[in-house]
Amino acid sequence: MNAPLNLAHFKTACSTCSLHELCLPAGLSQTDLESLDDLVQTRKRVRRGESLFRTGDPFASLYAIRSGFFKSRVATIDGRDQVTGFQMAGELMGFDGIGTDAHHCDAIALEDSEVCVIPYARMEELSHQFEPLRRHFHRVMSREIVRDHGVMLLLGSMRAEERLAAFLLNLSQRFTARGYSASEFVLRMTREEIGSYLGMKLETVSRAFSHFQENGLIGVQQKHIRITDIKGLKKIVGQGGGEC
Amino acid sequence: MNAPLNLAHFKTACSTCSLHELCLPAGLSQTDLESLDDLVQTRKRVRRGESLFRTGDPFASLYAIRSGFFKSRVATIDGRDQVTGFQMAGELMGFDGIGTDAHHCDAIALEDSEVCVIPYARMEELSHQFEPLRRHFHRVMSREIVRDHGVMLLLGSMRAEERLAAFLLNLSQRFTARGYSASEFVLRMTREEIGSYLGMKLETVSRAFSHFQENGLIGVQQKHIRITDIKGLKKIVGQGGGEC
DNA sequence: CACCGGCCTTGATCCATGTCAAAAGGCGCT
DNA sequence: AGCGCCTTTTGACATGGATCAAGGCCGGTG
Repeated sequence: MNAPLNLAHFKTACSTCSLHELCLPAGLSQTDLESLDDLVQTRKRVRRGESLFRTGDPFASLYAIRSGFFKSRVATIDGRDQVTGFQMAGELMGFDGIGTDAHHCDAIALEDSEVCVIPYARMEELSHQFEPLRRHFHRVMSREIVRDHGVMLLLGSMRAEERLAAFLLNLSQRFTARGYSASEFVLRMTREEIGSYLGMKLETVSRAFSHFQENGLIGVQQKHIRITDIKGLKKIVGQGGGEC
Repeated sequence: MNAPLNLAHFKTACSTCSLHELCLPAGLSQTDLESLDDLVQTRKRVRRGESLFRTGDPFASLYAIRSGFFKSRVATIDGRDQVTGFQMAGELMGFDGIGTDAHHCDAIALEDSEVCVIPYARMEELSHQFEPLRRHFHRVMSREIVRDHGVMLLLGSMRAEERLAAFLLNLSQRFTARGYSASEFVLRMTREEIGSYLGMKLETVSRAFSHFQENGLIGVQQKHIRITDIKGLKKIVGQGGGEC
């Protein structure tokens, strides 16, 4: 499974990267930005289906997605697994490794991808000198915790169609933040992966998609999704607790 | 709901606190330890049922539990809520606030409790100077992320009795780490709160307890729990994925 | 000491989602 | 272009857990 990964040593420079607003603190001067240029010295290509890291791998770096799409998942010895998130360009991965110096999940590319390797030691060093980077780093970790709590809410207290609606709205919003269409996109993951993330079976995912389509909320054609009624989707997410 | 909280200004000193091994980096010299004494300047009492902080409160401090027991929960506008964790002595709370300078969950005392207030600005300052504290801080946040992934696994892929068994084993282990009995303890939370945390209804929690008791795994009497067959509980947690 | 309200248990029934099965669609590979 | 595999859809049926309901226990309070 651990096929050789293509290591590529590019000249990298965060200061000229169009994604730096997603990975790095906002509102930096050009000078400040340049001081962060040696945060990333290498990039790494990960082909579809390959893993960037796996449970148990020693932790050495964080990763910023430069292009592509990942899933992260945790697994148990008895073969059960759970997708814990989907990551897209500009997002950071690998925080799970800091606690014990080893990774606690697998990060797997859902399409051919490229990541910026951020050696953790260098991150520590630079963030020691440069306060905005330190703050940013803490904020990103904190937001990951908040995000996970949101998923717990979803898994613990929503029904299947609410979860899927929430998921679509979340994707839509993240695509928007990256300058893509809010209403039309291509899913990079299978029904089974969506189901794992949302705590339901792939058949239930498929049925919920069909049901949304019947109700004119979305158009689905395999992995291609078009949201035709954002408000309707939001109403589905919001209506669950009203009955109490 | 925000009843006046008792603020108490004690002479506090982490170096003499018996819990410092849980809150602070392990293996510090006495000198190092004393350099952290002004991390905590105030303690705060929170009575049973009161909140330490609530969603939307401005973020200013982290909190270390000195005594007592808390739950944290997230809520939606439509009245739904989800318990995201139970915290006991020596554990840290409040990381959810760093990301946006406002808290994203409620922290509510399940019994009369006392917390050490760790002003975030001071934490930043001290951790800037003192490398082991910085590392520790990052590790604790990372572990929180890993813990949350574990809960997602539990919510997304286990059945009711597996979840409850996992929950009991987790409590048992945390009590053990604090020098209490691994096999006999008193639950501080209601069936409903357990249910919320585990994504099931209080009746299901109750039935699962009764079922475990019938099978000789535990003794239950209201909130008093005695584990009589740890191995049996572990087997229940582990058996779910075997069928694939 | 007795009452009251909150918490817990247990039973009966219902329903959302899981499970099993079959067929069709789409994509990569030869 | 054609083949085969993987993914998706859809249907029929099974079931775990939710819901509804009733009663018991316990601790706090007057």
